[in-house]
Amino acid sequence: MCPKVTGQYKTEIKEKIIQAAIESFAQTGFDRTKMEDIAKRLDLSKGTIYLYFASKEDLFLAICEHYLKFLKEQQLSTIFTRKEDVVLYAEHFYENFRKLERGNDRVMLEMVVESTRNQKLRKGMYEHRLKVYDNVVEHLSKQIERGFIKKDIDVNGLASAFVALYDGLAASRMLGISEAQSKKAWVAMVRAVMAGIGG
Amino acid sequence: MCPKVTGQYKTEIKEKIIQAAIESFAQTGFDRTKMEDIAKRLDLSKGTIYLYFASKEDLFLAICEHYLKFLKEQQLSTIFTRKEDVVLYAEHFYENFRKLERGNDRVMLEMVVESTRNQKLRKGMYEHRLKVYDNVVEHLSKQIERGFIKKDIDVNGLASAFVALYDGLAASRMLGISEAQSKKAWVAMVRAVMAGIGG
Amino acid sequence: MCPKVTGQYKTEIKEKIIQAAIESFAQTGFDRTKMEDIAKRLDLSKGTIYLYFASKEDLFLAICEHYLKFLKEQQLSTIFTRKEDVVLYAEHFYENFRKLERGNDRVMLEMVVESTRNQKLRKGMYEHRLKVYDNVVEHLSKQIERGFIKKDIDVNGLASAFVALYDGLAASRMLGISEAQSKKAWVAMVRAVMAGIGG
Amino acid sequence: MCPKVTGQYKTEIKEKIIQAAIESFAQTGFDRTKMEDIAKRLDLSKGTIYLYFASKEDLFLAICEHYLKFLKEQQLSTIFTRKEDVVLYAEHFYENFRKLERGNDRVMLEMVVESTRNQKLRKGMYEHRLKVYDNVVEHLSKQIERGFIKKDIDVNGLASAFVALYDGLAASRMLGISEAQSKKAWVAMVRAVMAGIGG
DNA sequence: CATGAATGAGTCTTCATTCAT
DNA sequence: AATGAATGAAGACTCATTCAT
Repeated sequence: MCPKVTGQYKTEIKEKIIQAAIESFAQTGFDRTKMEDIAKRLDLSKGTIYLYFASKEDLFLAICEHYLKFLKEQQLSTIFTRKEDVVLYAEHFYENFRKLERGNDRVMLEMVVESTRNQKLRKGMYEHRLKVYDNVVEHLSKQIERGFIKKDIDVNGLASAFVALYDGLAASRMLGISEAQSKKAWVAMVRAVMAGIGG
Repeated sequence: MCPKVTGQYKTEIKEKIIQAAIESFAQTGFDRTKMEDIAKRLDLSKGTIYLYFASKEDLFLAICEHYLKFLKEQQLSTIFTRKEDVVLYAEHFYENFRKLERGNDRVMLEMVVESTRNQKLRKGMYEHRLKVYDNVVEHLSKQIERGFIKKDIDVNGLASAFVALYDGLAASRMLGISEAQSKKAWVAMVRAVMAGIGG
Repeated sequence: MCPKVTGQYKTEIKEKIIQAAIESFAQTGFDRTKMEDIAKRLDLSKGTIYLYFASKEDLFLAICEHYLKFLKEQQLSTIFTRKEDVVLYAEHFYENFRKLERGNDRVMLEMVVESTRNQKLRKGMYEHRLKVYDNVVEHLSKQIERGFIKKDIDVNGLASAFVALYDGLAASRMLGISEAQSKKAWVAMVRAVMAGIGG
Repeated sequence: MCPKVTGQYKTEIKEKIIQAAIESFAQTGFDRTKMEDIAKRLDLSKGTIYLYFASKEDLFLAICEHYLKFLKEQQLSTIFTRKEDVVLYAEHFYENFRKLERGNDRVMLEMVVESTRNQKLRKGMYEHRLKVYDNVVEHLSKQIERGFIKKDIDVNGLASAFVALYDGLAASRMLGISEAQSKKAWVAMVRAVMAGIGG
C-alpha cells in the first residue's frame, strides 16, 4: 500500500509554482524568464514544473486564471452611510486592491500585452474587466439611489474611467511614481469627481 | 573599404528603420520580433540594420527616444476663453494624442514594462512623464488663475490622475474596449471633475 | 525492506512486460517508445518495470532473446511424401511463421537495425539466422535424398535466398503490400524454384 | 552589387548536407543522430543546417526523396540475346544496385520503418516499390515474349518475390551475412527459378 | 513489492550578431 | 553601403532513471 499523492498535494505544488512564476515574471518578464529560474526559486528541477504545467505558456495562462479568479472574488463593499464616506471609502478600496497585487503590477501589464495575441486570455481579461466595471457601475448606481450622487451623470463613462484610472496608476508606479503619489492622485480624482472643481 | 554612413541619408534610413520597428514591436512585441521581420518590412537585409543600430536593444531604445522626443514636443494648448470650453478642449486633447500614437499602444506599454529593467529608458520615460505632468499642472494652474477652476484643489494629485487615466485607457483599449467607449470615459471624467457629481 | 522478486512470479511478470514492450515497440519503434507507455499497457508504474529490467535497452535485449528462443524452437517439419507436397508445404510453412510474429514485423526490423550497433544482439540474431538457415539447408538436403530435388543445385545459396525472401516480404508488408500478395509471392517463388520457369 | 547566392549554390549545399546526413543516419540511426553530428561532418554549425532544412524530420524526408528519385531513375536494362544471359544479367543487375546504395542499407531500412508512421513517406516508398515491381514485371514479360521464360507463370507473384528477395538480402547483410554469400544467394535463386530444381 | 514524484542530462530549434564578399 | 550565409549561445522541452515512501 503506497501513499498516493492526493489531488490536494498536486494543487498545493501547482500553487507554489504559480507563486514562484509570478515572482519571476514580475521581475524579469515572461519572455526573459527561464523555466530554470522558476524551478530554482522552489529548489525544484526544470522537469518537475513540466509535471504540473505542459509548457511555459500554459504556466502563464494558469497565472492569468489565478489572477482572474482572485480578482473576480473581490467585491466592492458599499457599506457607508454618509456622503462624506464616499471619499473615505475610495481610499480604502484603493489600498485594498493594492494589497492584492502588491509587486505584481508588471505581471498584470504583461497579461494585458499578452492578451493581444492570446484569444483565450484576452477573453478572460476582458470579462474580468467587464465584471469590475459592472461592480463599479452598480456601486455608483447605489449611491445615486441613496442620493449621494446626482442622477444625471454618465454612469457608464465614469465607471470605465475609474477602472482605467486604477490601471493607469499601476503603469505610473512602474515608471517610478511613488505609491504615495499614486494614492494621492486616486483620492484627488475621487474627491474632485464628487465635489466638482469648477470655479 | 566602406565609406561611413553619415549625415542626412543616414538619418533618413534610421528613421525608416525606427518606423518599421515600431510597427513590428507593436504587432509582435519586442522579444518576439525578429530583426529579420523588421528588415523585411523595408526590403532590407538584417545586416543593414546593424549598420545603423548596434543591437536590437539599441534599436528599441532609439524608438523610445523617438517617442519621447515626439511626445515632449506636444504642448497642451490652452486657447479657450469660456469655462464651457474646458470640457470641449478635453475632447480635442484626447483625440489629438490618440492620433499621435495610433496603433502603438502596445509599444508604449512595452516601453513601460521594459523601463522596469532599463535604467536609462526608465529615466527617460520618467522624465517624459514628469514633463507631461508639469504641462498638466501648468494648464490646471492657468485655469485657476482664470477662475475656471477652484483654488483649493489638489492640483498635483489631479494632474497625476489625468495622466494615469490617459494611460489606463490605452490598456483598456488593448483588452478590447472600443475607441468610442474609451473616449466617452475620458470625457465623462473630465466633465465630472469640472462640475462635480455629488448629489 | 523489500523482499527480492524471485521465482515463478517474477518470470510471469517479466513475460507480461516483454509482451507489452513488443506491442509498444512494434507500434512506435524502440527510440520513440516511452517506458511510461509500456507501463500503462499493464497498469503498472514505470518504476515497477525497473524492478525486472535494468534499463530500456535491457528490456529490448530481453525481447530479442525472447524472439530468438521462440524462433529457434520452430522446426521445419518435413513430413510430406510426394513431390507435389513440397509446394503445399511451402504455404503451410509461410502461414505458420506469419502467425508466430503477427503484427511484429516492425520489432523484427528494429532488431535487425539495432543489431548493427549491439554486438551481443547481433551475435544472437546472426546465430538465429544461421540456425534457420541450417534448418533450411537440412530440409533441402532431405528433399534431395528423397529425390524430390535435383542434386546439382547450390543448396547453401538457395537456403540463404529463402530466408532472405521471407524477411524481404516482411519489409514489403510494412510498406503496404497486402498479406495476400505477400503470400502469393512466396508461393510463386517456391513453385518456380521447384519447377523452373525457363522456356 | 553583392554576389548573390545562386540557387545552384543552395542546391549544392543541400546535397552535401543530405550526403552527410545519410552517412550519419546509416551509422547511428535517425533517432540517435544529433544535428550537431551531421554539421560536424561538414565543418558546419548546427544552425546552418536549419538554413536549408526546417527540421531533422524534414532532412530525413529529403533524404528519402533523394533516394526515391535516385532509385526511380534506375532502369532494368534488358539487353541480352541468349537464354543463358538471363542468369548472367541477374548478377550484373544485383551488383549494379548494390553499388547505388553501398553502405546505406540501414538508411533504407530506417526509411521502411519510418514509413510506418509517415504517410507521405509511405506513399513515396510504396510508389517506388510499385515502380520497381512494374519494371520487373515488364522485364519478365519481355523474356516471355522472347520465349526465354514460360508463359504459364505467375509473373506478378514472381516479381514481388524478386523485389522482396533483394530487400531481404539487405537485411541479411546487416546481420553479418557477407556480401559474397548475399550475391551467391541471389544468383542461386535466379538460376533455380530459371531452370527449376525439381528432381 | 509497487509507486510515481523528482531529477537533469540530452537535443532540437531559434535568432541576434558577425563578416567575407 | 549592403548583403545574407554562417555562427553558436541560449532555452524550451523530453524522458530514462532513481528513490523515498
